[in-house]
Amino acid sequence: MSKGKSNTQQALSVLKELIVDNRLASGSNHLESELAEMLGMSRTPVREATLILEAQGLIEVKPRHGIRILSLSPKDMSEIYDILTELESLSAELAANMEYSEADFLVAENAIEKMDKALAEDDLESWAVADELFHSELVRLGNNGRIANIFTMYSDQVRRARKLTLNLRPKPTKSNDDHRNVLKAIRDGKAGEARILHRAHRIQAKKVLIELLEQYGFHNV
Amino acid sequence: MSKGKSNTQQALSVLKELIVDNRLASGSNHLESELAEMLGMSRTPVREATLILEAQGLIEVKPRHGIRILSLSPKDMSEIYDILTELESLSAELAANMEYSEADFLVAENAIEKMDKALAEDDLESWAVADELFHSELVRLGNNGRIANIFTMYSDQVRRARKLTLNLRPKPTKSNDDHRNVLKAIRDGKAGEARILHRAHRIQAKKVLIELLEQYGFHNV
DNA sequence: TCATATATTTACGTATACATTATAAAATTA
DNA sequence: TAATTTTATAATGTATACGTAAATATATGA
Repeated sequence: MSKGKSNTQQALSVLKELIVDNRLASGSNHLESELAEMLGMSRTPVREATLILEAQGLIEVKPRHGIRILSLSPKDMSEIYDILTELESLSAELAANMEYSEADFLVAENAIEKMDKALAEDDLESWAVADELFHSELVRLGNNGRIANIFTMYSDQVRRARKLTLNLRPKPTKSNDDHRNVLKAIRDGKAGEARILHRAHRIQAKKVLIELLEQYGFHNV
Repeated sequence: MSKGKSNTQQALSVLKELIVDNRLASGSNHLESELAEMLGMSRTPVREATLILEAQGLIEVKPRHGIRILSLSPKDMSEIYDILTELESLSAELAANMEYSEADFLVAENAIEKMDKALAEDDLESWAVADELFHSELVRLGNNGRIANIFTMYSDQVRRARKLTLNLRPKPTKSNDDHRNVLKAIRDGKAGEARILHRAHRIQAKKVLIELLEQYGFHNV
């Protein structure tokens, strides 16, 4: 019964999944022993996983009040979106300055197509998945591993809120065009343009999200 | 003999200090038990500290080869400086849009004065400390806690390399003026200008550092 | 009744014991 | 001798035991 993955790694990925899916509700508190029993392992690997999750900003370890799943206020979302805006826009700029072949854009191209298809079928879930894939490809093309790490970290945190507002907002028809334009600018080596285009896209996305959160009274997601 | 701090926290700060001061040389490998003995505690808290340090990107835990202190190549430095450039520039912009009183700028003002003084006395060590203080104040004024976290994280990583090149480069006389101008733009609420000024400052700093590292053959700091 | 002091409980922090597995060493064979 | 298998070693991953300190409950006194 070898799993290849250590219990700590398992605890890490399972807990992250539970948090992102909101099955461990944001704002809730949990004891080490409780989580250990839930995961069928001893406290040790659970404890190690929670330390890592804390370093990544998903939870807060408060000595005798349990492990608290951090909730995100509009201010938190604003902070995260501001960071992603800057770092993704920089990635677009960097990507445009690299020497890529057509093959390197396959995944991004594919992601846009998936977004088109999902939108035509009114499948917003799939659209969101493809959208995140495009953004992550953009970051990958930027070729800055640390930006990729930061992106992953905050994407995990933001997914909850995105899911929540997915069906409340107007259909994101413009997004697909935005992405296409950014990708074209990158292909053409127009670094400044790629940066500006993506930045505008991101700023708009932030605006929509924050307004929705406040409009619907989601003060802590 | 209560210290108030847990052993894990102690291990964390001591190890970080040892790494930043290069007393645990970059590129070197260390066993959990070795570090535990060095710190006078059991493996458990050391292990927990290393997991956190790994999440923060200072070390790499390779199962049976020990804990490896990560070294920074020029590419790594470039990645980090690019990120800091974007996030600090954004912080300058955000700060300019906040409603601050004079008192809020005291520390930043003070940092600039310290830099002047240090430069006049040819005390580059003190200059570097004051410089980092100014940058961290800038980030604080930006009022985005996550940027502050990222800043702290990478400052820790970069300090080694900065120390190394401190005496190799031309006296940073222009830096102080740059900072003064950025601070003035923030005071005057000129967000765009603050951003642009600081961005230019950062890009120049990156250029100087990377060139020095390559010129002197520091391929892994 | 309320405040304070004391006892109890419980979760955490840490050490330690043990299981697991990767590396190194030794031995075997061609 | 070189390659391969076996054995031994050692470091990690995990469970568990236990002391400590915080939170809660209980008791005491005003």
